[in-house]
Amino acid sequence: MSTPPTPAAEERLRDADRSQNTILIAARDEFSEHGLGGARMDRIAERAGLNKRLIYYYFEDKERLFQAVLEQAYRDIRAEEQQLNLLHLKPETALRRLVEFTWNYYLEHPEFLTLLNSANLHRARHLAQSERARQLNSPLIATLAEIIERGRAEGTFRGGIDPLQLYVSIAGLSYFYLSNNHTLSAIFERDLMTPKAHNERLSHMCDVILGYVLMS
Amino acid sequence: MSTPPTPAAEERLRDADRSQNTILIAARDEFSEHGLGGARMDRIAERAGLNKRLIYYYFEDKERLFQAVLEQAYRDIRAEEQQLNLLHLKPETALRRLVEFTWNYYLEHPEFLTLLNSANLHRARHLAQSERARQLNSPLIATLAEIIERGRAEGTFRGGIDPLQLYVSIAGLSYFYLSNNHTLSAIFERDLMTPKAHNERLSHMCDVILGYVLMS
Amino acid sequence: MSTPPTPAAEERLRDADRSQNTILIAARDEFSEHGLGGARMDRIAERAGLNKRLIYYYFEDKERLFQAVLEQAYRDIRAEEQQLNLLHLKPETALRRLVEFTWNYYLEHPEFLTLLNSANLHRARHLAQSERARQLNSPLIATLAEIIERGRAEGTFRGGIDPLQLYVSIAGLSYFYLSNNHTLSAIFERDLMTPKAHNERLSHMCDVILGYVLMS
Amino acid sequence: MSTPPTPAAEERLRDADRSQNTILIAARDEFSEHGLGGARMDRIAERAGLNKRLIYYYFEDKERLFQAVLEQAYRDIRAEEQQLNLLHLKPETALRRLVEFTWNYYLEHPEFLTLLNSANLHRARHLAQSERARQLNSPLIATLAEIIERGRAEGTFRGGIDPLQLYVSIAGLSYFYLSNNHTLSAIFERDLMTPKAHNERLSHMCDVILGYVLMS
DNA sequence: CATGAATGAGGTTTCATTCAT
DNA sequence: CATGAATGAAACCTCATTCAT
Repeated sequence: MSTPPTPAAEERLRDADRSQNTILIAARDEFSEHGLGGARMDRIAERAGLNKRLIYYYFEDKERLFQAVLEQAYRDIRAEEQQLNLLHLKPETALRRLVEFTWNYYLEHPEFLTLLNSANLHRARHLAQSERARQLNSPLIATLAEIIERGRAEGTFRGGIDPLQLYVSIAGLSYFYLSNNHTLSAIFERDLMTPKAHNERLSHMCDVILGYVLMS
Repeated sequence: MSTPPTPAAEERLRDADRSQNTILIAARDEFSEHGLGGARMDRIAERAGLNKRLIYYYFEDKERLFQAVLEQAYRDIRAEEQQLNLLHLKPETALRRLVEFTWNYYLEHPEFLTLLNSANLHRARHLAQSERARQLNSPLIATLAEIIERGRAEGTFRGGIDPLQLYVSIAGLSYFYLSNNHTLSAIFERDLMTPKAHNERLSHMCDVILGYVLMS
Repeated sequence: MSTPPTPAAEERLRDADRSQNTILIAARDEFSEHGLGGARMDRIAERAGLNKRLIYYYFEDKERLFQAVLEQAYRDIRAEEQQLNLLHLKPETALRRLVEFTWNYYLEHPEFLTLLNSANLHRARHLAQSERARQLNSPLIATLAEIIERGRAEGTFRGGIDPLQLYVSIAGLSYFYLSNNHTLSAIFERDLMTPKAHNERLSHMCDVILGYVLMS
Repeated sequence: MSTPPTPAAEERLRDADRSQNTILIAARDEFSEHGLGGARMDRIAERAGLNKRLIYYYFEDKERLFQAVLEQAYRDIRAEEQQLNLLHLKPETALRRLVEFTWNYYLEHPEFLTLLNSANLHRARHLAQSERARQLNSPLIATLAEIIERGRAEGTFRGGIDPLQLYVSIAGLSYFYLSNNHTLSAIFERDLMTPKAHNERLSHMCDVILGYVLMS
């Protein structure tokens, strides 16, 4: 039987973990604010309140740090998706909730949007190099497939809906509005980020998605 | 009226224009490939086949160069939008064409997507500083409003459709798919850029938009 | 006399000795491969399979570690020289054996050559600081003096041979060939490290040395 | 007919050349004093009295700068070798002059020795990458071959002398003494760098080389 | 005896920008 | 209009070394 780790060892371990986590959060913020090219390792260290050298100690270099941040971002959203329990709801309500969830998650996690943009600017090579990439696959696709199937079975949903297309559309409706809100606001001279505007957008998106899936 | 320029002066002017344009295109490519932070003035000069100093001569600095690129990108898409002539078509067909146009433009101008992303990463400050910003406003909103109104009048479209929301949704459906195709492909292990996938997406998007606007 | 150490303490001591030795060997390899400036304490620790902190515990710092490595290198070659027993041989044979020994030692201990180069690059300050420096003096000089004297006495060797000059010449003939073999090979486009080339060099060197010392 | 370059262009060109040369000399000194690993780009810039960035502008990086320095060092010694005109002398005198020249060159160019040492520490990869490597081949080998042949023909030189071996031996006799003078001095507690010691060494080396080549 | 975590100073390199012509 | 040479600031990263246990 192994002896329990001494408090000291435990503490040390926890410190290492804590440091890594602090760095990860600081890096996430920096990358999401400035992009991969504009992010500064110095600022990340400063944000984390830790020595710059430590970042290299744990994450090797900027690229790999970005990769770690990206993986963490996916892990975070997947963790929240897990809690949705959409299959307990009737199909129409489930879709409504999914639209709502997606909207709210993007709204509350603007860094997720910019991180994704950065990842795509770099042609997702950071994901391609990630061994955990496939684990980041959303379980929502399978869930959506079942919801669609049920709606179809009960006669409320139209046939021929591709779950991936639907998923992408639901995401896209929120994503574009929020990710591009600055240019949209500048060009249309209209503030898209008021609570009222948010409610209108959410309502519109539900109408679009349900207008599509529901049998007329 | 001013006197006509001498031939020599004229030629020099044309050279100047040509150089500026060459730089603008080189910069657009560089910015769209690497983002604002990742773009390199050296590379832009190299791409343009012109001396670096000339870029500063015409565009002052990197920021203003990016601003110029952004304005040009908007001018380009607006020029193409002008040609759509949607009001000659019946409302449903007009919407279909708009979805199609948006999709094709984004598909053929991937740099437009990444430029927009960069602009938004920087909170559109380059547009805010642009005096021509309001000229970049899409005339499509007004056109869309009229299409919606006509559809409503003839009884085929539902009521209460906000043209801006619809515009954003049409754009978002294409945008997310194309802009994020690298991460989506990596995570879903599915190639989204085959001609077949493109057709499916376009068809799906039309279904979504029309499913939404058409009276059931 | 001190009381004998307890077995446990003894073992610990042996461990300590072993660790120091392991470090010394790892450091020797690292220094000889990369020079003093290019050597990395991290790599030394890794090579030794021991914690970096331990190196500092035993050797204080990089400079002193290099000094220790250098002293050890001299101690090693002196130990082998001890075994030569040149005085049992007749003068000519003794010289032949010395040339041969020098050649073989350098050939089998390439690290010795690069360590010496590093030491000289730093103007031998590591030896100057070594209290054991004078112990590193080669006993070969005295031996050589006696060999020369005997050869002179028996009438086979020429007069006026300075043992130190002869020693340096014997060393230099091997040293230059082996230490500079990479540049020589590159420039003369000829592989100097084949067994055949080695034999030819050894034979040539004996001819040179004996051609010099022997009365004609 | 091309017009002569304007003074301005000429000046600029000369400045560029001059800057490169200044850097090369500063780098040579720094590399020879500290080795490749110990050399500091900062110090090279300071020695050259030029901006550090300029070094990268002209030489790309530290490795390539070292390569350029090495090539220059070879070019320098080859240039001096050209002037020897050994074939005008009788064979014995020619060899004497070669020994003398080699000794003096090494004595007056101690940086050449340390540069060679550094090059060899790195396994001459800087030469291997040099496209001009083969041009650095010493013409002395061919000259030596002819001298040997003439000495043999006139009956003063022994047969079977390999010019490359002889060249290496002549170089090695000077090289070891000068390159390792610090460790030798430290260990033998004897100053090898007095004029008197130098004369003795030169005299000894001539005796060794001539003792070898001359028929007894 | 031994170690993983942490650091400050400094290293190489890069970058936007300017100079001089 | 156009250019090659030059620069200061700052970027990423490395290194010898120390801390805390």
